[in-house]
Formats: sequence, structure tokens, C-alpha cells
Amino acid sequence: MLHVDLDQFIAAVEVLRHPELAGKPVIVGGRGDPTERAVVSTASYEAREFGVGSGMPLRIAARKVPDAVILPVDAETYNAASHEVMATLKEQPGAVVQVLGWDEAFVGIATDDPESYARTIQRAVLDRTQLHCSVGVGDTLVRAKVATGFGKPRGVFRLTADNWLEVMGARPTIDLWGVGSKVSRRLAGLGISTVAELAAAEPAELITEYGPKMGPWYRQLGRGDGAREVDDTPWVARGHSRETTYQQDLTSRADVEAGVREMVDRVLRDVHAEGRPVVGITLKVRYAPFMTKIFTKKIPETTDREVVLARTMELVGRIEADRPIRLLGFRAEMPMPLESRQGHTPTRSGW
DNA sequence: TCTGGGGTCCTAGGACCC
DNA sequence: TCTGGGGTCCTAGGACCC
Repeated sequence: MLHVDLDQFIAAVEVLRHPELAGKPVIVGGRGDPTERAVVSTASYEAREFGVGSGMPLRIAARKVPDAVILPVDAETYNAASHEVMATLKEQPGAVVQVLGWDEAFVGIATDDPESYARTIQRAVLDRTQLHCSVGVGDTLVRAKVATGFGKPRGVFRLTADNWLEVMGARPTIDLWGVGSKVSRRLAGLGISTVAELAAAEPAELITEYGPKMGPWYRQLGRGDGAREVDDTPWVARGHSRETTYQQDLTSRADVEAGVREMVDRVLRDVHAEGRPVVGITLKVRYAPFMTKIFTKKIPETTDREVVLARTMELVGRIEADRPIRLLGFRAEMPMPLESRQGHTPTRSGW
């Protein structure tokens, strides 16, 4: 199968409507104001040269690239562009498309020549959206996904059981999709630093360290193994949430309650738009400087805003008084339909 | 003057049951 | 001077992804 990933998607969409920005360092994040608390969503390749990457505080990014063009996030525009891209993929004869996010998807196809199929897709996406993408070819989802990174930008790369260890074996485990900084550090503590070492690790040792699910899962990642089928079952959201980082910390109980009320309303708008009830709520609080607390509660199934609000206010009562609050978040859990696909990404329990 | 916002899944530990 | 063993549910928190 193939994994398709747009090149610097958000920055590319911005350059399309501001052609004069082509070739310049472009940074998209927050409301486009580098003095605010916000982070980088995407940086153009020109900005990445200066060491700017997504997730970096906007303030720091602006300091690194003094003459960068900094733009606000415009989710609606990116959504529309994403929709065009995915529609193009779904139009390909015989293609099974599993969307992973705004700018990437797996494409399942039966073909003897996946590379030329990949080129066909790149051409189709470019013709319809003026956006460039990279394509990974693989015999598992994980290998296709990892392969894309080697194809960037605008290229095609193939990873299969035959060349997986040759290409990935000597690389650090953090290069794997699903291994982050914490897990790679913990693996290193077990003497496992490279992908090849992870692939050859003792399953029992990994189970002891990470539990019965994650242990075997990490080993499988090291081998590039896993699901071989693209699954286009429509995805059903488990929940919806809203988070706000306040530019000025909240200090009064009245402000906190107002903030929570606003977030509950916004989340319930999403939930009600799907015509689904709420079965659980989570309140998230970040006290300045950096200490996050979450309060979770299962509630009897309800669609009533007043009920959800009342239960949420019970959780608000558990927030420590007298501490400035930097962030509030609220999440509503929805009942999971039995027939829905497990796993937003195919890498966890979806295989 | 560091650290967004929207998601997913897993694990540990306590409560409670038989 | 004792507290097995199996199970479920719930909460809090961790980790990862785009």
C-alpha cells in the first residue's frame, strides 16, 4: 500500500494564496502574533533551515528567524484544501483511502508497479490542488508510513521486509512512528538504542517494562510489522474537546467558571451536531507555571446541556483556589458504537 | 518571555463484587 | 498477627500523533 503526505501542507496552502511568499521563510501559528502564547503549526522549508519546527513556541521561532512571515492559523482554508486532496485520492480507480489527518492518508491498491502508481497520484494531486506530496510504498502500513519520510520532498520511497533493517536498522528508535522521546529514552535504559536492537529484543523484557499490549507492540514496530490492509471504515469520534491557553492567567473563580461555561458550550455544539449523547466529562486545568491536573467523571448518558454543565461545575469545585490558571480544557466523551473502527491510527489496537 | 489544540489508546491502582 | 483469586468499573495520568 501507499502512504501519501503533503509537503509542508499548511505553509504550501498559504503560499498558494500569497504567491509573493514563495521561497520565503513562512511560519504559521496561533493568531500570527509572536508576542502571544502560541506555538508553530507549520514552518516552510526555508524557515526550517533556521531550526524552526512545529510545536516550537512562536516567540522563540520569531527570534530565530527575524524576517520570517508569520501568519495566523486558518483552519477552514486548510480543511477545504485537505478535502480536495482526499477527494482526488478517492477518485483513483480501485483505491481504498484511509485518512490520517489534514495532510496524509493511506491508499490501498492492487498493482504490480506501485512506484508508477505513486507518480500518478502525485500528478493528480498536483493538477487538482497545486500541492506537492511525497509517497511511501510499503508491504505494511508502518513501512509505508516510515518510507514517506525518505521520499520528502516530492519523492517516492519503498520500504518492505527486504530492505527494512538495511534502511532503518541502525537508526535510533525515536525515528519510528509511535516512539517518542520518553519511550526512546526508556528503551535506551534497557540497552535498546537502535531499531535493529528493538526488533531483536526479548518480548518478555518489553512486556515487563511496558505491559502486555505496548510491549509486543514496540517490538513489532521495530520490525516494521503490523497491519497490511488499508481500512476505509468511516471513523467515529470518541469525544470532542476544547482547550484554551489564556494570554493572562485567570485568577478569580468567576472568570474560571465563565471560561468553563464557554468551553462546555463549544464542545456540546460539536457533540450535538453529531446527534450523540455525552457519557463522560473531563476538566483539564493548567496552573502556572507548569502543572496540569485532570478531573474525569463518567455520567449517565445525557444530551441536556444543563446536566452536563452542572456535573462539570462539580469538577470545577475541585480546582485549587488561589492558584493562577493558565489553561482550561473540557472534553466530552461519547458512547462508542460497537461497529466503529478501533484506532484512529492503525498502529495501536487497530491491528 | 518557553510549552497550542484536537485527537487516540494504554496502564496503574483503588473500590467493589462474588 | 490473617487476609486467596478472579473479575469489573472508575479515575488519574502518561504517551503519542498531526
